[in-house]
Amino acid sequence: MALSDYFIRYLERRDQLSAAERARLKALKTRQVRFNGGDVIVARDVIVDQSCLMLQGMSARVHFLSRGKDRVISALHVPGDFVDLHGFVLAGLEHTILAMGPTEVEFVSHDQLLEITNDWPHLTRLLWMSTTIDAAIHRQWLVAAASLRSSAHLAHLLCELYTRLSSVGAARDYRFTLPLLQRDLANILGYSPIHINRAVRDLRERGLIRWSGTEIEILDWRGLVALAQFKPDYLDMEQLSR
Amino acid sequence: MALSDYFIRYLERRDQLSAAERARLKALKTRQVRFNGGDVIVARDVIVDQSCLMLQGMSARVHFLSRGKDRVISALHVPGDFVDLHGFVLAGLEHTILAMGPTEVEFVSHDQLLEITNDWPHLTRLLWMSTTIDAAIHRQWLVAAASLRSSAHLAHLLCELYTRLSSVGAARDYRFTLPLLQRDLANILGYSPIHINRAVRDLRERGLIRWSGTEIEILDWRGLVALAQFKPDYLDMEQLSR
DNA sequence: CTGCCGGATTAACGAATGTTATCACAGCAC
DNA sequence: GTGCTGTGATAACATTCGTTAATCCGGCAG
Repeated sequence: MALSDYFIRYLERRDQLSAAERARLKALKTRQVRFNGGDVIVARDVIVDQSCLMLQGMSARVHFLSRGKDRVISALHVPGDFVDLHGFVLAGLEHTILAMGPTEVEFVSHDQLLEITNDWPHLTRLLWMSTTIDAAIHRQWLVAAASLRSSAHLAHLLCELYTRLSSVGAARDYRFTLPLLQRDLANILGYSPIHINRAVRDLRERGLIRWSGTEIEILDWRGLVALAQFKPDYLDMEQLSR
Repeated sequence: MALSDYFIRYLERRDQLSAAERARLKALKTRQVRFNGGDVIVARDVIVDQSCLMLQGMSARVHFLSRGKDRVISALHVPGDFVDLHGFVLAGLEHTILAMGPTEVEFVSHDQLLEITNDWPHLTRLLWMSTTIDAAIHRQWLVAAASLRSSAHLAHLLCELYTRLSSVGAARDYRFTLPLLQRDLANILGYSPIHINRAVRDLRERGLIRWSGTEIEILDWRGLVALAQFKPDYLDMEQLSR
């Protein structure tokens, strides 16, 4: 898979691209970089001059808290996501982007994004759209956090991740790799690691999942969806013109 | 205060506008509408052809849950906010927008936004930026939900709202109007209404706030900020060129 | 004025979650 | 192999939060 093909597919699932637009995206000059788990992909509070697209693996937006070594993860990114595109219009990030497990990303300079936003209004609206889908995911996480108990909350995250991963071909047959520790899940869902362990056990005992190490198999998709009250419409997979 | 002046000020706090850009924004044809508390300003799942700017009052993004009358609020909006601008690029909303108390908004047609995005790239980036600030607020709510206990969590919301309200001149002297019931706060923070009441009592007993009806006075701003670990940088008030 | 209604407040109790501690187990350095 | 380290699993107990119920108060219809 070369260049930003993943991202082009991401856009084409949601709107039509003209041949010229597709060619313009493919003409982007990018710099591909590999990272290991725990590496900083983009540091916070630095004025950035590039944004990164996920090619392989998983990354997270991490907020470090003042005291102690506590941290909170506000977003996870999978292949095809334009992880810090919002840094282009905000001119900086208020969080750090960390590699979760081995990852590959490609960086696009803001100079080139500036050109696209100057000359390609429809493409610009699609780039903009991709950041608003991220925001819709943030909102759904807020809804899940406010309305679900631990097991259901964890189930919701698994449903979302499987949906996102399988839509880019990074998962199938209800199996996927989740390169996260239970401590990371605690930082995402806002529970203690011990309580995450209880939630995992609960999902296992309900016969909904099999989970060993970083490999997860969903044994009962409908049951998991029902428990999580998962409705994937917020991921906005519809084809619409914008 | 006429038209989108609030929003122009919102943008000008973050970047410079040319005279032509300012004129273009002022030339927008809008439709001003008043709502009463509880009114639906924008319904979910409808293909919308306009977006709304807050002029007065407060509105909320509300997610209705399937069973029961439960609902979750994922965002609050104050004067100057372009509440559902993301509906322009998403071609629809996955939530409802409700008036919290008496409000006044003005609607801008998507036709006009389409013209701006076709002809005014810098303005387009600023409109885009305003939606990414909303997303940054979502993230901060996620961080607060994951890391703060009830009183501190409520304190964080109060700090954010006072900061946002005072920055548009809708609050001063550490006093502001919060047109929300304790039940609404429960829907925002993800607690039961009774527990919200406990949190309010706790903040009162600590001498941090005075709160009667919809009127709030912050007695100890620094104490409230410390309890909430509030750092307003995510509201992105810096002047930068984009 | 009287009565009704919804929201705020409080108490008592139960459920969910955090904390501390311990153990098992796998990976890895030596 | 041996020991060290980090993660997962589990238990016991403490704290936070939800639920139910009761009371108080203000607004408002009559």
